[in-house]
Amino acid sequence: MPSTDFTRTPLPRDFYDRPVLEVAPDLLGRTLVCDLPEGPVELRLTEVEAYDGPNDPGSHAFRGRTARNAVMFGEPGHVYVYFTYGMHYCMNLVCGPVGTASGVLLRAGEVVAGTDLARKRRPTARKDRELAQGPARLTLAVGVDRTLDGADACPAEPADSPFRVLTGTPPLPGLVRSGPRTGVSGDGAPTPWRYWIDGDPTVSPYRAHVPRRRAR
DNA sequence: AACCGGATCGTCT
DNA sequence: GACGATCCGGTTG
Repeated sequence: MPSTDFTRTPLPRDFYDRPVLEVAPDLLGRTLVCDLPEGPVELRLTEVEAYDGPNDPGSHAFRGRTARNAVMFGEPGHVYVYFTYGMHYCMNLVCGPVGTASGVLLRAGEVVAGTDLARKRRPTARKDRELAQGPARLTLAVGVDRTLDGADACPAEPADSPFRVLTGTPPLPGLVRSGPRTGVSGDGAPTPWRYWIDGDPTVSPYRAHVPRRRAR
């Protein structure tokens, strides 16, 4: 009996047109599709991080609009890709109304389709769970670079963009964890801007910000 | 499992 | 001219 597979429904642009602290945890468990000429790779998102535009000292948009971060100031539902450490790309999904300049950094995911292609792009990964375990590993696995900066993740037609994010299977609310970001010397409240799925093996263990229990 | 240093360059001061 | 929204390999415990 043929029925619509709800989990494969693309998230509409409205999904991203909300405060970034709402969107970020809501992206967990969703399916990122990156359908490049080399082949499709799909990721179940397991770890994300919110960046709150000009109000956020850790955000690339903190000091206003530049050539690099222009996409963050634009329409929600587009992809912001930046290059860092001289060798890595990281990708965000732009959130909030035009001008808000907030975004969600995609930090980790589980490869659920296109595993062979992802392995080819990540030859040093020893286990499948390491393929997209980390923001730069994630972009490698799905084949994203700066040429895709600004691409639409809510295209009217699939042919208009390699990206879309499908409804997927969000985790039970009790499995969503949050904690402070690393690398941001923040004043202000210790807002838990990093979100991950508790216990998921694709989440970077040393960044989990869970008090380490001594082995016993 | 935890810690350390090297790699490498676009972007903004 | 300095510094990253990082990863990797080697070393130590």
